[in-house]
Amino acid sequence: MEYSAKNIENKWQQYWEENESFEPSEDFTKEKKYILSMFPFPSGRLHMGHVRNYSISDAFARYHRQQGKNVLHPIGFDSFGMPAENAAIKNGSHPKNWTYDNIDYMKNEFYSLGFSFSRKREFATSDELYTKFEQGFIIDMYNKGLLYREKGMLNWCPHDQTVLANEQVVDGCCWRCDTPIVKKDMNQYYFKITAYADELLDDLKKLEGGWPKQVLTMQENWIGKSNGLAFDLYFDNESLLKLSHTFERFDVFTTRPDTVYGISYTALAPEHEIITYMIENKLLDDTVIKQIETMKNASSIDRQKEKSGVALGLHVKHPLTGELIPVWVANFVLMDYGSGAVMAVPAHDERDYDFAKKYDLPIKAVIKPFNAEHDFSKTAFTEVGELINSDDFIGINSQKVQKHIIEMFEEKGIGKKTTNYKLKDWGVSRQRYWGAPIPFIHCDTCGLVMEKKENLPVALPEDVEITGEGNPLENHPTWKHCKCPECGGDALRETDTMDTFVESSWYFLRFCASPSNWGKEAFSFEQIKYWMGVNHYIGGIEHAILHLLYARFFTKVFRDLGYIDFDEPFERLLTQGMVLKDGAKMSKSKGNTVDPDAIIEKYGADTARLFILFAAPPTQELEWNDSAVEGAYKFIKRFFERSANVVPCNEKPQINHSDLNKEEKFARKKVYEALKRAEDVYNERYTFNTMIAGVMEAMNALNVQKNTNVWSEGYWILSSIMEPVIPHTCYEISEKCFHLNNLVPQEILEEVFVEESICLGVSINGKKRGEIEVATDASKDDILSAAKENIAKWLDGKEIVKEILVPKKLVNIVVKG
RNA sequence: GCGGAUGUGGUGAAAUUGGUAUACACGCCAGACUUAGGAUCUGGUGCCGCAAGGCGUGGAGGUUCAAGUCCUCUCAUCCGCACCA
Repeated sequence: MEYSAKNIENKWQQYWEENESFEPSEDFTKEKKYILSMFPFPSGRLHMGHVRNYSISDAFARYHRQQGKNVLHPIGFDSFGMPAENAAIKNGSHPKNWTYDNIDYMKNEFYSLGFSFSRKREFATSDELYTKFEQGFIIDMYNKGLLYREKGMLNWCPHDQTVLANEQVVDGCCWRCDTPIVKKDMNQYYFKITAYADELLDDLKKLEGGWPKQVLTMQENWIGKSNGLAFDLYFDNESLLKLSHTFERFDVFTTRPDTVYGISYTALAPEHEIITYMIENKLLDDTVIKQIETMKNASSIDRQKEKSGVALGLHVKHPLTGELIPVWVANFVLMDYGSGAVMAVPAHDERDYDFAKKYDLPIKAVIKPFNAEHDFSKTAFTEVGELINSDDFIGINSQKVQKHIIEMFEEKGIGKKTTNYKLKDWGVSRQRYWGAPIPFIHCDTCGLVMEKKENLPVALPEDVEITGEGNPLENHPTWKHCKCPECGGDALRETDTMDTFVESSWYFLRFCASPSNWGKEAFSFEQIKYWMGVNHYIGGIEHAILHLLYARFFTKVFRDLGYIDFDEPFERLLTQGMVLKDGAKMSKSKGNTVDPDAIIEKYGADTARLFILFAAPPTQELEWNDSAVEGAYKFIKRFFERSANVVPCNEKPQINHSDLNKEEKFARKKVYEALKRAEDVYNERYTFNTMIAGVMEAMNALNVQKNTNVWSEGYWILSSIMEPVIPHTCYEISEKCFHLNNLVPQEILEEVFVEESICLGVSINGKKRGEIEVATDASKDDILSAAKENIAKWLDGKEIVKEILVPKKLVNIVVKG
């Protein structure tokens, strides 16, 4: 039997397609498994990261299908987004054509890898039907107050000519093109994700055990909840006069109420409204205004380089002591956290300390180390200590005093306990063509109105010019002109489109919908109830925050809108490691990519899949290795060719274990060990590499014996447990040898693990010195005396203190002298 | 700085509860078959040492009859967040 990957793979891919082998059943009484891998952006062709992603999910899907579960393993395309437009600018293709051509190509690649996706449920998020339902949800969210429009300072990417969400700004640069972002003041739509901040944080606990710790921590940090005290600082009379009483106070937030007695200056963000007022009313010198403008215009990277600031000539009164405190503007104060103003306690905060040193501001110590002194002329003291210079609180532990100080502020009515979050509302509008239009209309008479649901989708016009300049929808001659749904007068459509993360926030729900109903509804409550949550979600760690947080948010929103009845979408999350070559992530720019098509062409899909699952556990980085790929190929070839030793049969052969010789017994044991390991791997551990190693061991053991029944039984089992990994080869073997009857749950026969004798290690003081073979039922005394005899020369002249027998493992003799 | 991980042969990696460290594979070495081998098969392969033996899971301690595994400290690498008040 000669192994020909190409023939075998073509044959079975055709068979699966003709038989619709991977369509889930609509019988909702069956036990289900929803196996999902993160859907791809149709960039052109698959890369090895995709192959790894889908090889993992496919292994799960195929395993559970063998186990008789009703398996949903869908695939789609996250097909809106900038690259389609960039390609249009570069080579004049229409974004739609570019996208759908790529989808067609990539679909073929998927099926040439033998992935068992449900073909009937494929969709692309740029399909008008998908847009239609999404726009419906957007309207629902607006009506619920979860979407709003507001002017604000936004992250603007000058290269991509669009707004970015905070989450899409990486190191002050655009996450896609690395261009430094600038701030721009404009109208934008926001999802009120902050309304769910606490729930998004608290529910992370429900995911413990199912999600990687790292991802949970990243989300926790991103939400960034911190508790503290907020209070107002009031200007003194002189300052009030200067400001013409337009402002009489501003508020600040601190997580260190224990340090309030140490305030020696306060600082406002350059964007703070008081500053804006002062600039507009020429209350500052030109040189100062210039300095503030420089701070505001600096990129966020430059702004982090060095602290700078300038005094405003204003003073506030300390809330407790009434002391006058100077007000500064400082570049390190961020407008979008807290209230854009801070109380500065240089003695106990490094940042405040640096600033105070630079501008020679007073440093007032209010905490000292327990039983020690601290030199405040050199550094800040930021640890826990005892209070000094703090009225009634002197001598108290600085950590324990915090709640008392908060209580005091509340009793006096001058401040209150407050919680702050780093999480910001999610800005979703984009000034781009290739996205889902926001279904709103601007009417001079009625204001911002929703499109009527029966008019959805608001579809994109096809006749656009994509030049890279401005917003193509805005520039389109007719598209934006429409009638107001309320008053019927002339109105303008919103020309912003939605962030593509909106589509990926609910696609996993759409997959639950029966294709026969696709046109009527996004999904039904019953379908969702049956299929959700996702049992295994597999994808890259790069989505740890963005996509996974947004999808959790949408789930909670949909729950509150009554569409679904659960809190969390993904029960188990498996974040696969990156695929590396020569120690670096595969990337076009580094020129170290390996093309999946080339590997399929040379060795076949099964080889690619086997290598990828064998070379490392799924969560670890995977180093590409050409000769190991070759090794995977050789294993498959041997596995296939040695199936010639099997006598074809319709059921697993019955074997009388006691009739077998030593090699035959050993081979059976190895086969069943591999089976045991496979069950564990598919259900608990997901370390496919160890399962495959077990199968290889079993193969090696089978190969040193000649019993055809043992061969047949071995192949019956091994080709079943390997089918999720190398499906084509295993289907071929299964058909030739077992008429496709063996791809079913396998029973573990405990009899093969029963042995007459076992090997025990013998050690002295924990150091291995020998090995004995004893009867399984040997008495403790027999074993100990055999052990002592075995290592007699080591015991010579020593006194035995203790003898330890660990059943089925080892004997340890403890000696003295 | 804060948070999360990882560290085992020449390489990718095993070791499920503390119980014979290095399974499986790649590579390398030797042999067989061969006109040939980058094919196939067989055997060997942690390090030092002729050997006896010694050493060995980043390093240093500790707990234990017994530690890759548990505890303390430490070093290195990777990832995420970061002037968050």
